[in-house]
Amino acid sequence: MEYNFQDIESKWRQHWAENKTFRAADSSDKPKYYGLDMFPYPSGAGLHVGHPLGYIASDIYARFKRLKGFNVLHPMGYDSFGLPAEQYAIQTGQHPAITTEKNLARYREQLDKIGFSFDWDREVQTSSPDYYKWTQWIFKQLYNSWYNVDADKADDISNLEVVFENEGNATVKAETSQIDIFTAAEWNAFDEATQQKILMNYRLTYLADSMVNWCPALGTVLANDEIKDGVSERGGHPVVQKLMRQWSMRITAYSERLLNGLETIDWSDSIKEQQRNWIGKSVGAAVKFKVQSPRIGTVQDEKLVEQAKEMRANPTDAEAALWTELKGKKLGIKFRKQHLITDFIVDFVCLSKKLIVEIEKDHHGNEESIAKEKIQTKTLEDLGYKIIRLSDEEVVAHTEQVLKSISDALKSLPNQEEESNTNLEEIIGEEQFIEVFTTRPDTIFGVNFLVLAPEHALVAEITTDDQKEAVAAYQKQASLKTERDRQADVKNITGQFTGAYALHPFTGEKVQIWIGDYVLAGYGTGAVMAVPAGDQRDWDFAKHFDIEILNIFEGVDISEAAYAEKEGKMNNSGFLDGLSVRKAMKLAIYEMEKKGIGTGKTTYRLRDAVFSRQRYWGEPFPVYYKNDLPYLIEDDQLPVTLPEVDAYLPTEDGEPPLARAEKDAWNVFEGDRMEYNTMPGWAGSSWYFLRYMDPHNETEFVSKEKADYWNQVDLYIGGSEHATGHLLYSRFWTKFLKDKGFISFDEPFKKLINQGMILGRSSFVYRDKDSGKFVSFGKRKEYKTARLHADISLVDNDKLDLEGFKNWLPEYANAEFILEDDGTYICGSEVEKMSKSKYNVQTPDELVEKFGADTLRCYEMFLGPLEQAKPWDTKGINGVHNFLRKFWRLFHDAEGNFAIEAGEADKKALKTLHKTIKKIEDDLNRFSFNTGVSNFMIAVNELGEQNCNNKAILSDLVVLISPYAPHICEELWTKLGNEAGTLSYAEFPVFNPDFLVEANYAYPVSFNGKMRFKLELPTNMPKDEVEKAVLADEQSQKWLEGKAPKKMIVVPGKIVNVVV
RNA sequence: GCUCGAGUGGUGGAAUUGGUAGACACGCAAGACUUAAAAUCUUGUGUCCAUUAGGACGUGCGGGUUCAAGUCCCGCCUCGAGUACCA
Repeated sequence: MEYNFQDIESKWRQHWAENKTFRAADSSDKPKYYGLDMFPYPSGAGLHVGHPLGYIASDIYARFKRLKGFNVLHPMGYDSFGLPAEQYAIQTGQHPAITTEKNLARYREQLDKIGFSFDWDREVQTSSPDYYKWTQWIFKQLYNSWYNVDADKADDISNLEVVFENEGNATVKAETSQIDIFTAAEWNAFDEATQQKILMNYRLTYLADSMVNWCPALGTVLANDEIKDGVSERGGHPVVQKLMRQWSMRITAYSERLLNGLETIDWSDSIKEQQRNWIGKSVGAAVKFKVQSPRIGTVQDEKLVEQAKEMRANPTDAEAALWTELKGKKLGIKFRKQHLITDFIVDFVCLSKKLIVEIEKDHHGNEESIAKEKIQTKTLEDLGYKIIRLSDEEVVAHTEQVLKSISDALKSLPNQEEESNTNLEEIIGEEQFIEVFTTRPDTIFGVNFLVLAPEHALVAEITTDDQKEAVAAYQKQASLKTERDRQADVKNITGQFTGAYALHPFTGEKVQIWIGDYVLAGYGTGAVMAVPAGDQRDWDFAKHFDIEILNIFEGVDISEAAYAEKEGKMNNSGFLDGLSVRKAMKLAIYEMEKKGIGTGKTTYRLRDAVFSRQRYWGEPFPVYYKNDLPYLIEDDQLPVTLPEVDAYLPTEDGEPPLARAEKDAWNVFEGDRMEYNTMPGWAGSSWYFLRYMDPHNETEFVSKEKADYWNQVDLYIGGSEHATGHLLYSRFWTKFLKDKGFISFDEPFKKLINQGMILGRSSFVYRDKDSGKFVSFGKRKEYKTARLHADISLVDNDKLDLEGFKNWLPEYANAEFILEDDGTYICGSEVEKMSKSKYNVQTPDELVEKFGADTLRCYEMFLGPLEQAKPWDTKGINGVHNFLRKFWRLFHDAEGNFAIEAGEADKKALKTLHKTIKKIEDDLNRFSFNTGVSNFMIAVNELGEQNCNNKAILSDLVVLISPYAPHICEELWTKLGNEAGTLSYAEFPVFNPDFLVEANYAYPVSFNGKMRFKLELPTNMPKDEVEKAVLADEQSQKWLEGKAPKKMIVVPGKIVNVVV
C-alpha cells in the first residue's frame, strides 16, 4: 500500500474530533503545561502559510509535552473585534458581525486541516457578549481602583474615599494626576461633581484629554499608520493634532513593576530590551525655570521687579497668613501682593480703594530704613493712598482683628480708578515657570536656551507681540506633522524663537525660549533645557540658529560637535567646577532642592494608554453619562451589548458611530446617554489567556481555583510585532488582577518565543514598453521593460505557465511572449511581504491538498529557525514529502505490504535510534524545530540503508516523529498493533547513552589552526599519548617541515592543534 | 532619528560551550531504467588553480583578541521589525 496521505489524514482528524482526544482536564496528577499561541485576528484574506508557523511549533511542543507525561492545555480562539471588519462594513454596509463570522468559519476550516491538537471546547471570541461581558467587568474593576504607592499595589477607590473624608489628600501617596491639596473639611464640602472629578485623577482608568490625529474630512481619529505625508492614507485629507476627551489606562502606575518583572520571565533579550526602552526609566532632575516676561523692559528698574518677585516667592509667615485671607476677593474686593507703586514695593494693595497694607519689618533701629520708610509713606500718601501698618505678631496672633480693621478701612474709602501704568501685576504677570526634566542635571550651567513643544500651554502667554505671527505659523506647520515624523526628521532643524526669556535658576542669566517640533507635548513636561555643549541635537539647533554655546567641560573641544560622554570634569559651572559628572549630578540636585528650584526625579517614557476608540466594532463601555459625569452600569446588567446603528460612520458633528444608536437599540440605557466610544483591540486580548482556563464560567471571569491550577502560560508563541503593545498591556492587567486578589501570579507568560515573519516570493514578468510583448527574464535587458507581478500559482520553478497567464487577467488574454532560447518563459523574483496585491500569497490549503498536512507541518519547520524571518518557497517541499514517503517505506516491503520484524534490534539501528532520540529531545528543549526535521531525515536515511524493519526501533521512531507528523504516525501506530488514539499519550522514548559509545575517534589534526588530516585513535587515549601518536604519524612530517612543534593543544574527543 | 534583530554555497539553512565551515534539503550536472518523457535510483556539486595528486581562498566590509573566530571585542555597510488608534 502506498502512502495515501489524504485518506490517512482525514481519518485521523475525524478520530481526534470525535473522541475529543486533546481535551484538557482541569485537574490531574500529572504536572500541568500551558502552551498558547498569540490570539489570531481572523482577517478576510484567511490564513496564509505564515500564520500556522507558530501554531505548528507550539503544537509540536504541546504534543511533545503530552508524550512526556504532562497535562496539557493547548487552546485556540479569536481576537475578533477590529478595524478591518469595520472598514469592510463601511465599504459594503454589511454588519461586521456577519463578515467576522464568515472569516472565523474560514479560519477554522483552514486550521482544522493542519492537524492541531487544540482543545476546541475552550474556544473564545472577544466579540462574543459572553466574553466581553468580562472585559467590561475588568474595566469596572480598574475604574474602581487607585494605585496606592505605600502598599505598591492597586487598591479599592472606596478606601481612598474614606481617607479623603477623614484626612483629605495631603497624606495619600498615590499614582495620580491630582495636584491640588485639600483637607477633609474641604472634601466633605465639595459637591458630587467636584468629588468625582478629583477621584478621576486617581482611578486606574480615567477620562482625560489626549492628543490625537484628527481628520476632519473623515470625522475620525487616525493611527500614525494611516497617515502618509501629513494626509490621511484613505482619501488624502488633511490631518491635525487635536485634544480629545477619552478613557485612558493608568499603566504608568505600574512602570517600575513592569520593568522589574522582566527579570523574572524567560523572554528573548531583544523583546525585554524593547520593553525596557519603551518603559524608558530615566533618573535625573526636574528643574523649574522662571519665565521673564517680555514686558519687563518697560519698567525702569529691573532690580525692583526682581526684588518684588523674590519677596513674593519667599513670604514671611505673617505675609503668608495675611495673603491667605486677602487673596481671591475674600473681603469682597481684590487685593494684590508685592506690588510696585512708583519706585516702591508694597506688601498688599487694593487698587480700587487705594488702600495699602504694609507689614512692618524689624528695623533694629536702622536709621536708613526708618528714613526710607518715611519717604515711602509721604510719596504714597501724596498719590492718594491710605496706608495701614501692621506688625508680624499682630497679624499672626490676632488675624481676625486685623482683618476687621482692614475691612473697616475699605468701607470708609471711596472707589477709585485703577492706574494701569503702575500695575506690577500686569507687568510681571502670574509667576510663570517652565518645568523641564533632565537626565543631566550636572550640565545645568550649560543651559543656553529652552525649547518648548509648539503645543505647550505657555507658548501663547509668553510670546512677544513681534514674534506672534512667526510662532503661530510654526505651530500650524507643526500640527500637520505626526509624532513619528517629528521625531524621525533630524536633518531639517526647525524652530522658532518666542521672544521670551527664562532666568537661569543659578546664574540668573537670561535664557532664550524657543519652540521646536522635536519636543513633543506628550513626553515628560513638553519642554527641554538645551545644553548645546553636551547634547548633539541641542548643539545642531544652536549652530543652526546661531545661539551661543557655553562650554562646560574642562579641556574638551566642542567646536565641531557636542560632547555627550559622561566622563571628564565640569567647567564654567559655578559650584560644580572641577567635579566629575557623577559628583556634579549629585551636588546639582542637592543645590536645586536646597534652593527649591528642582528635585531629583525618576521619570518613565511610558505614557498612560489611551483606551477609547471612535469606532463601532469593539467592546462597548459599561458606562453612561448623567450631567456629563460618567457612571458605571451595575454588574447584574452586564454585558452592555453593541447596539445596531444605521451606518458604521461618525455622525455629522464628528461623534463616534455609537452616537447613531437609538435609545431602544441599547440593551442597557441609563442616564442622559451611553458612552459612545468603544474599547481598543488590546482590551480583549489583555486577559484572554485566563478565560481559556475556565471558558464557560458564568459567574466569574475565571475561577480562582482554575487560575491557580493552570497558572502562567508556560510557552507563548507569536510575532515580535506585539513586543510593546499586547505583551505590555497583558502584563499590566495581570499585575492589576493579582493586586485585587483574583489570580495568584503577576506575570502572564513565563516563556515567550517570537516567530519570524514568513515572507513571500513574488514572481515578475517584464513587459516591453514599445511592443507590449512580455520578455523573458534572461532577455529583459535587451528591451525597455516594466516589471509586473505575476500570480505565483502560474509559476513553477520560475517557469511561467503561458496559457494560464493569458487566462488569468482579461488584459493579458492576447499576451505575446519573447521566450528564452529553450522556448520557456522565465520569471524574475524577489522576496517581499506576503500580500494579496503582490499576488504572492500562498495559502496552506492547496499545499495540504497536494502534499498533506504532515508534509506541510514538517516543511514549515524545516524552512529555518522559528525566530528568524524567512522567505517562503515551495521548492523544498518535495524533499520533505519524500522523507515521509521513505519513512512509510521502512514499514513496507517492495510490494507495499506492511512488513516488520519483531526480535532483537541490531547495534547500528540502536545507535541511529538513540542518537536521534537525544538530538530530537535536545532540539525540542531549545525550540530548534528545523534541525529536528533534518535529524529525522538522517535517521530515516540511515535506517533505510540498514534495511531496518525492526518493530522496537520503528515503534520508538513513530513516537519520536509523531509531534511533527501526527497523522502518518497514528496510522503506523495502529498498524504496529496499538490501540487507535493512544499515540498522543504514549511514552516518549528514553535515551540510553550506552548505544553511542565508540572505541575510536577520528581526530581532526590541525597545524596552526588549519585542519590537515584525520587520525583515528582510541577514544580513551590519554592526552600525552595522543600527542605522541600525532607526531609519530607520517602525515605530520610534511607539515612540520623538519621543525619541532612549538606547542600542542589536545582537546580529548575533539581536536588536535599543532603550533609550528 | 530612536530601539531591536539578521547578513554563511546557485537557494532554504546546519555548526548547541571559541575546536573538522557548508549537516539536511532544494536546485543543477552526469549516469541507470525507458522508443521518449515523467517518476525512481546512483554519483558529483563552495570558489579559484591543477590532468591527477594536491594546493590557495572562503561565513557582509575593515581592524583586533586567541594555539584556534561564522561564534568574542572595536568600527562600518546593507536589509528587516517596532515606534504608542493595524492586530
